[in-house]
This record gives sequence, C-alpha cells and structure tokens, in this order.
Amino acid sequence: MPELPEVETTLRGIEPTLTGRTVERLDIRNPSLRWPVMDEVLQARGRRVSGCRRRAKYLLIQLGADGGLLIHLGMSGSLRICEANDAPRKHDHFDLVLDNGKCIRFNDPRRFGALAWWDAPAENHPLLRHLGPEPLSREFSGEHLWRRSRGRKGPVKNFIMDGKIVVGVGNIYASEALFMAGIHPLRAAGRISAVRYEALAEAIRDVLRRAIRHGGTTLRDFLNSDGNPGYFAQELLVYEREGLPCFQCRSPLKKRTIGQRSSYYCPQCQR
DNA sequence: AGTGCGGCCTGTCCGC
DNA sequence: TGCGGACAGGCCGCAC
Repeated sequence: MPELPEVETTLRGIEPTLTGRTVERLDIRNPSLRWPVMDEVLQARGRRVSGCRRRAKYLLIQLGADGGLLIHLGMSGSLRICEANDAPRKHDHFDLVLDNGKCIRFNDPRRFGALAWWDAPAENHPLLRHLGPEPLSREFSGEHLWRRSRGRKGPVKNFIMDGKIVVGVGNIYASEALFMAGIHPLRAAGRISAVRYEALAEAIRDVLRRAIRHGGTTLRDFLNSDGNPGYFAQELLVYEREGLPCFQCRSPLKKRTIGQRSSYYCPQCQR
C-alpha cells in the first residue's frame, strides 16, 4: 500500500500531535510484525518527541537526542490519531500513548509493517544504511539514474523500484512515471539515454509531489492519520487501467507482470 | 555485483 | 453458499 506519498501524508498527519509531547507508554498488543517487535522499543517510555521525519518509506520518531522509533507501514499499515482509551479495533497492533491522553495507533492487517528502535544517527540502522537518495532531494537526478544504470540488463521498472538506486518509488508510481516519461517498463535499464533518464527523473519527482499534494493514493485501504483516504487515485494515468484508452493516444492500456508485480503501460506511447 | 524468486500475512474478489 | 486460487501499495534474504 503505502509508497512515499502515503508515508509522507502520514508523517504530516502525526507530526503536530507528536512533536513536543512525552511518550507515556508504548502498548504492544501484537509483537509479531514483519520482524518480532523487540523489547528495546520500550526505551521510548518517558522520552520527549524532539522531531519526526521520513527516510524512504520509514517513519522516524526522534526521542531525545540519542535515538528513537522506526515505523514502517508495510503493504497494509496505517497510523491514526485517537484517544488512548478508545477501544482497539481488529489489527490494531500497537499504541504510542502520549502524556496528553492522545494516542498514535498502528493498524496493519497483513503485518508486513515494522516497529523498531534506532540509536542515533538513524542512518546507521541496518534497514536504512544501504538506501539510495531521496527522490525529492538534490542528490537525485537523471544523471544519477543514468550513471547507476550502466551495464544493467534488467527492466527499468525494477531498476527505479530498487531502494539502493532511489527510495520511495513503489509499484504505482513506477508505472505512472514511466508512462509520463514515455519509457517502456521492460526496457533494459542500461540501454536508456541520459536525456531520457532526465525525463524519467523529472516524472518521478512530479508524480510524487502531486500525489503528496492529493494526500496520497487510496486504492483499497490506505487511510491517513485522520482516517480519511487520499485522492490521487483519480489522477492515475495507467495504474489499474488495463484495457482503458490511453489518455494520450486512446489505444488500450496493457497490463503485464514484471518482477512479480503488475505493471501498466501504453504499448503505443512507451518505447 | 546484478538479478530472480520465495516468503512473510490477511482480506477480497472471481470462477466454478 | 462454499471453496480454492489469484492477487494486493513492500522488501529482506537467499540462491545463482
């Protein structure tokens, strides 16, 4: 479910509630997430939230100076703001209870999400260490994509979804960006020109920014921290539009499995 | 080193 | 209705 825009939307939703508050306690209802939730996360108790940020699709809640919590939403996770004494619903796996009675509650039916502790600097955490640049940062460019792609024979779609190359581009936005740049998802990454990578980098930045502005994409179950969906689904150009006419040339859009993920594209406009 | 796949889970939908 | 199978926004870890 959540790609970068959905995680960013979640971050913006919870940040004002969290920053400056003290964590009264962490209630773990079900520790069996993607990795078992370790007791070290209980260090959060009694610490003050000095800031919240996002790295790739990870949410980082800074607690004091020397560490904090890491939350990943996996495929079906969401965080919502509620009162600590609200009755938990199905799949509500943990709560971050604050000193004002508010609560950040994690819900995740598929349990691919994660909760872990990190010691500062967060970048050294094993889950973050190998990650490539943020797509909305200066380190990300067409030149970066071009340079890193030389010699790579796999499909460009897999390449841009590889977190070591660039983070945050998931299955929806990979299809969208490739359509916007006119690049066929199966084209070998190493056989795309610098000029076309410039267009692709621009498309990635553009689609992510617009999706953030719309509060993310809700296809099935993504909800922001207020419990509301995102509205970018109506802006999607190819994703889940198999057989429907391409907005540019009217030919029917195609769907294929690439790297075990569904990919959507226009056979006419994308080469 | 790059690439391809299995696996982790539950829920939903579709065809029989 | 019931049941099996496919599929769903991520990503690690293992083979080759």
